[in-house]
Amino acid sequence: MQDHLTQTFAALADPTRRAMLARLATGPATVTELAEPFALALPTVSRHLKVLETAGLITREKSAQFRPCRLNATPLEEADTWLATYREFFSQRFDALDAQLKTMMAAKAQEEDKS
Amino acid sequence: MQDHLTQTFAALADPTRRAMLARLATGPATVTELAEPFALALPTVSRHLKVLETAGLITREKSAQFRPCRLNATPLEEADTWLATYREFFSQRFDALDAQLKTMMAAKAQEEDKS
DNA sequence: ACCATATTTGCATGGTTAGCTAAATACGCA
DNA sequence: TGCGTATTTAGCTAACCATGCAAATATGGT
Repeated sequence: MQDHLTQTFAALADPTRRAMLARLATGPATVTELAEPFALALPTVSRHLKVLETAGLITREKSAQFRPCRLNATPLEEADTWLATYREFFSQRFDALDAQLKTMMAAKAQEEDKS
Repeated sequence: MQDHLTQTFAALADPTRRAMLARLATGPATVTELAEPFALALPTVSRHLKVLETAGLITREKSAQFRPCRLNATPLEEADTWLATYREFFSQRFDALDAQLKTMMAAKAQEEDKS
């Protein structure tokens, strides 16, 4: 798994990890703090965090025996950039296009009725 | 895997599938057409497409023995909505916030010098 | 009905991942 | 130095996923 984007999306493809990011959006937290809302063993949490760290979605410090995590949204920005390419396909504009197409077709049909 | 978002992100966490979406952004295509740029066996391609279809990222028709695929960006819009929560953390704005914070702290320090 | 083309399904295999428990490591404090 | 807390590593299992090959299915044309 080389690709940055691939790693990011893979990291995001897990509700637990997304929840951790949501928690970190409110500020830094230790591993134990992050584990608390979940019914997960600490090693499991630790591994989730490693996935997030490898994807660059969090950074970690060494503060005594704590290893506080902090959100790093840079990869999210990359994901956002990737998504941007597809914005033109999001339903509303697509529907608008569709509506416009129908209007055009109706107009054309009228033209043909005349001839 | 129940979660919509989870499915979407999992589907996107593969370069082949992202490339297929990119291709479909230029218009509908058959399975064989989609397979062509890749050194993959057709069954493999077919399964990638099934992942995309299950995630709702593509829709398919039955046109003779062809099963043309079409991009459906709705799940991408959902992903975009999810990402939007984190836009405020994208580096530039974060840096700005950081700078503002420092200004405020400096101001407060001056206040305290007075007293 | 038969053949060619397009696509999917079944099966076997190898790799990946989430989760657990138990043990190891790292650090602060007494 | 020894104890307690925080966190990671090791080792395991079960579930899942990707992929290849071969066979099955679907459909159009002859």
